[in-house]
Amino acid sequence: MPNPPSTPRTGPLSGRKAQANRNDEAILRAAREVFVADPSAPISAVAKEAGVGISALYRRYESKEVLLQTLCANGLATYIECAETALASGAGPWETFTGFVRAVIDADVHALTVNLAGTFTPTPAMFEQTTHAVELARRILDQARAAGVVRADYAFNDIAMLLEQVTAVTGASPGRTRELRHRYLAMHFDALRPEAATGEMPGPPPSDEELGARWIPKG
Amino acid sequence: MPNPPSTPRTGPLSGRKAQANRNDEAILRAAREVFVADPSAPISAVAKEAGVGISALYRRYESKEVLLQTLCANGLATYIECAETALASGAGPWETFTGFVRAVIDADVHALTVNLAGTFTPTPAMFEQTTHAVELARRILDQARAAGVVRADYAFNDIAMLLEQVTAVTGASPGRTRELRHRYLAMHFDALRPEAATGEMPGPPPSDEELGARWIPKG
DNA sequence: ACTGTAGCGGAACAAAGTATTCCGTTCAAC
DNA sequence: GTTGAACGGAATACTTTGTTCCGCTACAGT
Repeated sequence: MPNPPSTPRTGPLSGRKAQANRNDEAILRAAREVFVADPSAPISAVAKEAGVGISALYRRYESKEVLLQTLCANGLATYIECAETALASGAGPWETFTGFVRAVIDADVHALTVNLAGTFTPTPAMFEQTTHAVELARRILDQARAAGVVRADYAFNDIAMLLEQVTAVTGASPGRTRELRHRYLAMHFDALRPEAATGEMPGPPPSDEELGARWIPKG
Repeated sequence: MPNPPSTPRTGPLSGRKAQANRNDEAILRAAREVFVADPSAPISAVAKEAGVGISALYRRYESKEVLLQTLCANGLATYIECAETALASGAGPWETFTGFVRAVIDADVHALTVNLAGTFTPTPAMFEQTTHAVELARRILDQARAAGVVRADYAFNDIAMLLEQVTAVTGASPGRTRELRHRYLAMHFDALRPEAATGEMPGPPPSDEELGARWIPKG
């Protein structure tokens, strides 16, 4: 039976278990950072970035693939969170839409999901998550389009390509990357307004199949 | 001395030398295609795509690095060609600018230069090429801005990021990729017009140093 | 017809990178 | 003092890949 008086300083900083908890977070944070920068990075890079040994990683994740799946699932959850937050914000259709997209970009969710997909086999749970995420995002765009604040020829699947394009922008530091992305996000938003259209957008938008192909390994 | 009558069918299809010439082109074409799709692709992939053996590659290029340098130099030359063609077209400032950018995108020049840079050590000749290319492109943008057809807060270095963004768009086939890129190029162009601006673009544009950093190996 | 040889295909080789396992060590808890 | 969870990092086994090498083919020149 544990002796409470004997562990008074067992606060947030003491004990092996505390370090383990800290490592839990450090590893996930490091993995996110490393794999966002390079989806095919070696697992040793994650360990170095986290400041731990390799065995600390393997104690928590059975294999590299499981770690990637976890990261991807977290990314999808973040995406859904961004959408729900935006929908619940009570802002107008335009602000809801732009707020959602901005949040997704800031969270680097695209690199965490689509870019990581193809490096591991997706789980059924992730399929459901994706379905839910798509549903929410579609609602956000539909409501903006219904309000007439987004040009009519902008398709839902164009959003994925917008995210892909802005995610391709990177700076020397995470902070600079964020700043640059906001700069170009502003331009994309300008182009999205109905008044900005100088004509119909050429060519058909990406189909569901085209976007889904990214989830197939080795693609 | 060669006997002309004895080689009447030595047209485009006969002889070992003809095949060698065909291979010259096939290898360059294959290398372009393969490395544009994956800048870190193995050299054997190029051989397979070209339908030749590996030794056919090494007969022409001392090493992988030399091949990449050649490809990159070709890309820069194409870029310059696009700029000169646009400037000489006699079209208005807006059409000159959009025509230039569209040509650069269609030629996949960005993937051929910036994305390949960092995988080999640049040559001095490439530095001069870059200087010239920058000069031409700057003239094209300046003349559009002077004519008031491009928003004033759009910086020259923003062009590099526009190319980077649009190049990030890919489809299942080269043709589809091109089609999709034209779709999003149209949006970027819409956002570039002065009337599209809803406010000043946030954050500073990329500096020369930020863009130059891409040419440093291992970056 | 004969032969030297440029050009070639692809196996062989060596070097590098990397996921995973293993072993000895540390340290808080009892 | 003993124990065992947690750990660091070397060792292992394997894959990938740039480059070389060897034998073969087919044309050029005689």
